[in-house]
Amino acid sequence: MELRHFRYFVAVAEEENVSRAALKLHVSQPGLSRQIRDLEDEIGFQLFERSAKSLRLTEAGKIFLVEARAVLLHADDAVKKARAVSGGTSGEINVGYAPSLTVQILPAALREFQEKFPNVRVALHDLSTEEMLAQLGEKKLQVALTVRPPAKLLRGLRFEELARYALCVAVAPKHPLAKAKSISLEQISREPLIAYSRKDYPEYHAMLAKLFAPVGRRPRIAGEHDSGTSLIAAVESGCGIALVPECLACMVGPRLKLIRLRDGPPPIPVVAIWRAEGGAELAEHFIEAAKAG
Amino acid sequence: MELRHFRYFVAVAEEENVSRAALKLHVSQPGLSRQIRDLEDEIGFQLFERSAKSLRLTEAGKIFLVEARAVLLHADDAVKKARAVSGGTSGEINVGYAPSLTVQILPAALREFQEKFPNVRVALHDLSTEEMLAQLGEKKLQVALTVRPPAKLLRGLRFEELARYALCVAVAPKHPLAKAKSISLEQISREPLIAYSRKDYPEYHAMLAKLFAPVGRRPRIAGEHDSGTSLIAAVESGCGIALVPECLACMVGPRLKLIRLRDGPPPIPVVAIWRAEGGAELAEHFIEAAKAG
DNA sequence: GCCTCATCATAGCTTTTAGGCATACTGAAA
DNA sequence: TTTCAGTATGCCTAAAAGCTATGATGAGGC
Repeated sequence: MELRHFRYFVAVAEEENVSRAALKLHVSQPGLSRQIRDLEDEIGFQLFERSAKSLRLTEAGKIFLVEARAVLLHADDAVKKARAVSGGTSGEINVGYAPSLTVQILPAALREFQEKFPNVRVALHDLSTEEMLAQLGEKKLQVALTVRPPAKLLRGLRFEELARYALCVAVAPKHPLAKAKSISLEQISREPLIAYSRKDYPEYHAMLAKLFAPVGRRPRIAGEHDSGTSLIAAVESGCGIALVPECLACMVGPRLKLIRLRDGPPPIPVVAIWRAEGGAELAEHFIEAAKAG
Repeated sequence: MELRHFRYFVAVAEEENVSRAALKLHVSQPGLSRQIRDLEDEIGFQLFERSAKSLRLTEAGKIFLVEARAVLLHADDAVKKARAVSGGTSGEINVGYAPSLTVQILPAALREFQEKFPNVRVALHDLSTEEMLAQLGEKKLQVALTVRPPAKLLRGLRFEELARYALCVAVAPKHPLAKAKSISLEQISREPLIAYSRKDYPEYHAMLAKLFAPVGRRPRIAGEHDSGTSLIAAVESGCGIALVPECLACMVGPRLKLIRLRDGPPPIPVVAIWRAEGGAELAEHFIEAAKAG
C-alpha cells in the first residue's frame, strides 16, 4: 500500500467516477481502475459498490475517504514540519517567462514553489524567447517558461512540456463574430487584427505569417501591443480582433469572447527550459512545482 | 513520495545504519541507499549527515522521524477503521502445519492475519507433509506450511518460500559436545540420537539416511518422539543428542545448546502451499500475513 | 424494443523504476 | 599499512505502473 493508492482513491471517491478522476490525475482510466482494484485487494474489503456504469462508496469506503485525506495531509505535514526545522534551502532563482503564455502556469508554480522553499528569492524576468535562451546560456537565468523553441536553439539545454494551448480568436462581446461557434482564417483576414508587438514577440509574427500563407490573404494589422493586458483592452474597445492562446481565458473574464479558430495551427506547447549540465537543483524544484501547479 | 520512502526512512533512522536497515527490510543496501537519497532529493533537504562510514540524523531528520512514524501508523489506522465498519471478511480457513518447522513463523502469521481478519476462524491442523498435500487436494485445507516437497508432488499446487533453516545439533548443556564450535556427522554417529518418530515424520528419516550415506556409518537412534517438545525433553535429560532445524532455538531457550553441524545439508526450505486454481482469497491473505510476520 | 452514450473492466504491450549485484570509495581501527 | 565496516555508484533485470484498444453493461432517448 502506497500513498499513490490513497491519492487515487480520494480522487475517485470525490468524483464517484473513475474516468473523471483519471482525467484529474493525468492517468488513464484503465490504469486508475486497476490501482483501485489493487488497493481493495490488499486491504481485503470493498471500497466501492460497482455497477457496470458507475461506482458508489460503501460505508467502509466513506470512512476510508475521511481517513485517506487525513493521511495525505499528514504526510505533507511531516515534510513541512521537518523542512521548517531544516531552515529550508535558501538562495535565489531567476526565471524568464512569456507573460501571455504563462498566465495560468506561473501563479500556481510560484505558490507551489514558495510553499516548499520560502527562503528562496524568485526573480521573474519578462523576456522574449530569444533573450531567455541567451540568458540561460550566460547563466543569468536558471529557468525559462515559454513556447517550445526549435530544437536547433536548444543546444546544451533541456526542456519539458508544461501545457499546450490552442490558438483562438478574441472578440469583443458585441462584435458581429461574437456569436460564431468557430471562425476561419479567411474571416479573420477581413477584420482589423490587434497583434503583439513585432519587437517583443517575433515568434508571434512568424507564426502569423506561416498561418496565413495557405489562405492567400494577409491579416490587416490594426495595432501592436507589448502586453496581453493592453491587447485585451484594445480588442474590448472595438479596435479589432486578436489571435491569442486560449490560456488568456482566465485574464479576459467576461470582457471578451474567445472563439475556436477553424483550421488553426496545432496547440502551442509551453515548456520549461533549463541548462542540461547539472547543479541546478533549485531549477529542478521550480520545474517540479510548475508541473504540480 | 510514497509510504515506501517513509518505511525505509524510519528503518534507516532507527538503525542509523543503512546496511542493517536493509537487512531488516529484506532489501539490498544499495537499493535502500538510493531510496533514501531519492526521498531527500524530493523533499529538498537533508535527513542525514553522511560520512563515508556512517550517517547521523540531522535536526530536520529527527523531526521527520517522529512524523514519519506517525504517518505510517495513521495509514494503517485508516485501513483498520474502515475495515471495522465493513464488518470485515468472515469465514473459515484450514491451515496445515509442521510444528517444529513453523515454530517461529506460525505465531507471527496468526497474529498478523487475525489483526486484519478478526472475523475469520483459523483452524490449525498438525499433519505430516503427505497428509497436507492430500488434504489440499481434497480442499480440506486451504494452506499448508511445511518443508518444500519435491516438485512432482506439487501438481495443481503453488508454493512460496517463507524461510530457510539450517539443520543443527541439539545437545544438553552439560554434554561433552556442548562446548564444540561445530559437530561433524562422524561425531554424531558415535552418540545416541534422539529422532522424530518415523510414523509422523517420514521425510525426517529419509533426510537422515541421505545425510549419513556418505559417512559410511549409521546414526544410533536411541529414541523416537512425535513432537518437538518431548524430543527436547529427551535431549535435556541426557538420553542423547538430536538433529533439529535451528528455528527450534526459540523453544529450547537455555535448556539445550544448538551447535552448528559441519558438512550439513543445505538449509531446509519452509514454504506455504496452496491450490493453484484461484478463488482462495483468504488463503492468499493468510500467506501474505505469514510473509509479513 | 432497440440504439446510442457513458462508463467500467480486461487484455496485451510499453515504459518506468525499484531493487539486485558487483564494485569503488572512505575513514577508523588494528 | 592493511583490514574492516560502512556508504555510494554503475549497470542490469524484473516487477509494476501505465497506455491503447476493446469488450461488456446498464441508462436514457427515439
